[in-house]
Amino acid sequence: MPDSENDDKRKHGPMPAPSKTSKSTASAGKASDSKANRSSAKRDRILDVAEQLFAEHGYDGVTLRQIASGAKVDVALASYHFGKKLDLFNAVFERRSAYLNQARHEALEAVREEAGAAGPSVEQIIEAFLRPLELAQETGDEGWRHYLALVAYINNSPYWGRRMMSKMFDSLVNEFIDALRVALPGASDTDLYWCYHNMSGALTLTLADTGRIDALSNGLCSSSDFEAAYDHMIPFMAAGFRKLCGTGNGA
Amino acid sequence: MPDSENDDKRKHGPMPAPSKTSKSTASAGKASDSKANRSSAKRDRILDVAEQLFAEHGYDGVTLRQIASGAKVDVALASYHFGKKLDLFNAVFERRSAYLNQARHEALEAVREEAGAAGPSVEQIIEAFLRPLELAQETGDEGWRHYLALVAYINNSPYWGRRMMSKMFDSLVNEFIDALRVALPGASDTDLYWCYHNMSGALTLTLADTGRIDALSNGLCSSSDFEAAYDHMIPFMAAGFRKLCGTGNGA
DNA sequence: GCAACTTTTCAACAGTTGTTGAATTGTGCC
DNA sequence: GGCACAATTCAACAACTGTTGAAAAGTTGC
Repeated sequence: MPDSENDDKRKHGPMPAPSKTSKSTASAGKASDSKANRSSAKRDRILDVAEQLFAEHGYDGVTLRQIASGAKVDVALASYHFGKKLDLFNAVFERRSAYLNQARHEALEAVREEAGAAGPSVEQIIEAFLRPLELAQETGDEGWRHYLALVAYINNSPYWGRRMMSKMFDSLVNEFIDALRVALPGASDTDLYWCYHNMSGALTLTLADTGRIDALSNGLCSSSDFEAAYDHMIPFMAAGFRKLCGTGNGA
Repeated sequence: MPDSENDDKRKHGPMPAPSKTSKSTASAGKASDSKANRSSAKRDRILDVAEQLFAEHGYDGVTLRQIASGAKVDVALASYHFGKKLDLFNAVFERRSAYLNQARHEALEAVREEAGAAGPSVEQIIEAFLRPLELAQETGDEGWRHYLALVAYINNSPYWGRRMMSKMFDSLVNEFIDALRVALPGASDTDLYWCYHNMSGALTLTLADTGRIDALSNGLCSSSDFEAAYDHMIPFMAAGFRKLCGTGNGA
């Protein structure tokens, strides 16, 4: 819970790398571009460990020394690379967001193309919203699960939620809501946003991966089985949208 | 993020008051029973302030000095009344849980009686699950909103979620799932639990009251308007349950 | 009024926190 | 090999953390 405003006097390290210009059109590639990138093995390890610990214990529940220890690195190195603790937190949050937004955007474009003039169904839109989140098993990078749990922590936090989520995800979310508005003609915006709120909540709890559903169901359901979660979430949410926003088309 | 086990050597203060025996039948009254109760004005103020701050910033985001300062009380007083910081956290979490469980249980019994032999509909069951949470405006006690935000924080936390929620709410949640199983004949338990998971997630994000839906909808929806949230949540969730768990009866 | 008691404050502790300046190591270049 | 520079460690700082023992203030019963 930091209370100071951000000051711009940068003095020591290389710092977050001046706003990486990645608003290009197509390839937000994930393979690091070898040499030109501002990176090092230890720097990445700090990000990885911070990602995991922040996701599990929150911003204030993690110390820089725990992160440094987990990354097998001196404490000062985190400050050298990222500046303040809050800057490290932001760096972790922003590291994967562009790639994720790109993946979801492309998934929506894909179902748009597939559906043709009729436009995609509610199910197709929701599927495009959720399935890209399975990129943990796709890419084999287990860090994605930690990142998504961190997004869940932030989204559910009264302190971080509004400011951080809006800045990072509002643009993409509005893309999906626009698509849903078309798929559900006659729906009021109020209903549409409340429906999205419901879906976002269910998704958030899924990504948090707390293990509660495991205990509650006596092992019938596993909170870490995202595929099963989405299999159940897609028809569930589609039915909810249709109930509140008229019948809509398709399926 | 405390890492020590609980030790039973109680030495100084009066401590959490020996397990208040309130498993009686009917009246879990909220009016404090004047003299016999282990309470004082300052002790209650500590609980109130801790409730609000823990809900907003999480366990590690709040210091005992912030709580004491907010309650206009010396730091040591929190330790005197509650022992360790973690004991205070638990005391805050447990303070209102019995009353809430009772209110929800009675709401479920009420719709059971109202529905008669046919049994309550999915909508009625979900309504009985949600509406009692509006007791903030009913009782006029604004602390309820903070408490519910704290429950949301805990439920969404990988660290606290499983252990604390299960101990406090599993019994009641299973009552509702049992009722839903009856209202949705033929439903598999797996589907039933995943549906509950979806509803729980949407509810959790609602209770967290982060203000994100306000920003996203440009003010069309207000995250602090629980009544509107439940109005939209009840038909939404009922439709989702029916979609995944067969058609069911009623409405 | 004084004695037993609970409640509250005061003062201090040992340990931990984020941060930083200086020193050391590593790396590529000519 | 030496030079510039980035990466990393070392050592230390002032501030803050939860906790506690002792003292003070408040309350109750007689």
